[in-house]
Amino acid sequence: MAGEDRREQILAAAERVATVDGLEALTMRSAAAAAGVSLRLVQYYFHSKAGLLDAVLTRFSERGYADSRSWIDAIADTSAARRLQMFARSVLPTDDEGRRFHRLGVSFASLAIRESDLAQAAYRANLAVLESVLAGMIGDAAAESGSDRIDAVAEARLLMSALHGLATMTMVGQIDEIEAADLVDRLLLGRTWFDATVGSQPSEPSPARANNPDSVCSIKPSVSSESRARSR
Amino acid sequence: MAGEDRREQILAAAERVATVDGLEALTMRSAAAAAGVSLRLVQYYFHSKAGLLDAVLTRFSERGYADSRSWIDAIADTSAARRLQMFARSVLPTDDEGRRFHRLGVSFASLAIRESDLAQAAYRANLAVLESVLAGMIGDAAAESGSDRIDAVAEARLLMSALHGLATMTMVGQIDEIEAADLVDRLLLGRTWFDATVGSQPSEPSPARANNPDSVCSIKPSVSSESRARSR
DNA sequence: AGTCGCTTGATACAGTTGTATCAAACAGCG
DNA sequence: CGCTGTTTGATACAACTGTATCAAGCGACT
Repeated sequence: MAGEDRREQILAAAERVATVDGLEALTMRSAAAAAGVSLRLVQYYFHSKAGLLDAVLTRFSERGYADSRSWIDAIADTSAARRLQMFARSVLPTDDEGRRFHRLGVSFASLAIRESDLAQAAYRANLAVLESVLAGMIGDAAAESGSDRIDAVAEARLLMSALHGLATMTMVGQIDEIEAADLVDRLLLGRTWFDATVGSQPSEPSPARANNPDSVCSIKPSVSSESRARSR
Repeated sequence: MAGEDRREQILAAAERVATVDGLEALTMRSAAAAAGVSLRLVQYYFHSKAGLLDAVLTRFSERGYADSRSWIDAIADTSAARRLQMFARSVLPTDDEGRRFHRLGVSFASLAIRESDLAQAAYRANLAVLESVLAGMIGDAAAESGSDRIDAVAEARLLMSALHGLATMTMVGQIDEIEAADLVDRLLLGRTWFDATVGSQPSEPSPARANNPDSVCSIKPSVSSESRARSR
C-alpha cells in the first residue's frame, strides 16, 4: 500500500477512535489497533504523538470546511434565510455521526483551553471558518429581507455561541434534539434581519453532514520531547 | 486537624489543581501534593479516585449555586433587566478566577459527554440550577417590562447556550472580554421582553464571583476501554 | 492505660502511556 | 544484483497512573 494511503488509513482510524471514545482515548496503540496495523507503523508515519494529533486536527478541520461547503451548495436553491436555518439545525448533534463529531469537538475545545499555543490557534482557525460561513449566509439573508447595515460578523458569533451551547446541552441530555432545533428557531426569528416569511416547518434530514461548531484544535506536547513535525 | 477540615483542605487543593491545569491533571498524587499531605491521606479520606472526583464535583456545584445567590442578592436593588444583564456578564470569564472556573467547567463538560451516567447527571444538575436562576430573572424582567406570556425557561436555555459558547470562544481567544459582553447585550437587547430603557453602560466589577455556566459533573472510571477492533 | 481516629512513610504492584532499538522481512526498481 | 522504502515483531524502558499493604506514630477520649 502506498505511503499516502497508509497514512490516510491510520488517520481515519485515529479519528474514529477520537470521535467514539473521546480524544483522550487516542493513543499510539489505540490508533494502531483501530487501523489494524502495528504500533511501529504509526510511529513510522507520525513519528510522535504530537505529530499524530496534529495530523488528526488538520484532517478534521479541512474535512469540516469541505463538508460545510458541499452542504450549502446542496441547498443553494432555497432562500438565504431558509438556507441559514437549515444549516444551523444541521450543525446540531441530531444523529450518531453528529454526536461523534461533537464529542471530538468538545475534547478539542477542552484541549485548546488548557494547552497554550498550537491547540488554541488551530481551534480558532476552525471557528473562524464557521464564522465566515455563517456571516456570509447572514449577510445574504439580511440583503434578502431588505435589512442592510447589520453587523454580520457579530451576528454570526452570536449564532455560533448559541449553537455551541445548544450542542453541549443536547449531548449531555439536558434538552433533546427537538428542543434544540426550536431554540435555534427562537433565536433566528428574534433577529431583525431574519425574514420568517420563508416558512419554518419542514425540517427534512440532511443531504450530507455538516460539521460541528467546535471541532478542531491540536497538538498535545505531553512529554518534553520536541516534535519533529514532518507533516505531509 | 479535625476530619472534616482535612477533607475540605484536600478538596480545595484538588479543585485548585483542576482549575489551573485541567481536570485530567487531577490525580491522587497531585491532589496530595497540592494539599501538602501524603498520598496515603487522600486515599484515607476519599478511598478511590472516583470518590475524589465525585467530591470535587459536589463541592464545585454547591459553591456555584451559593455564589450565584449571593451575587444576585448583592444587586437586588436594581431593576430586573439590569440585574439580569449584570449577572449574564459576570458569568463570562473576564478575570483569572473566571477563566479558572471555566477551565474546570469545560473539562467537566468534556467528561460528561464521554462518560455515561454519573458525570452526565451531575453536570445536568448544575445546568438546571443555572437554568432556574436565569428563568427567574427573565420572568422578573418580563413582568417589569409588561410583556408577559413568554416562555422563560426557553429564553433561559437560549441565554445559557449563548453564554456557554461565548465563554468558550473567549477562553480560546477568538474574541476578547469586551466583545463577549457586547454580544451578550446584543442578544438581550433583541429579546422582546428585555427592556433596554434601564440603561446599559456601566459595567462595574463584580461584588463577588458568580459561577460558570458549565461546571459540574463527575466520576471517571478510567480504564475499561475495549481496544478490540482489529477488523479488515 | 488502652482504645480509636488520624496521619505518615516507605514500598510495592500491575497497568498504561510515549518512545526507542533491534533484526528481519517484502516489495519495486535501477 | 543491491538499494530504498515499507512493514512487522519482539522487546525494552522510564514515567506515570490507581490501588494496596505494612508498621508506626500521634492525639484525644473513656
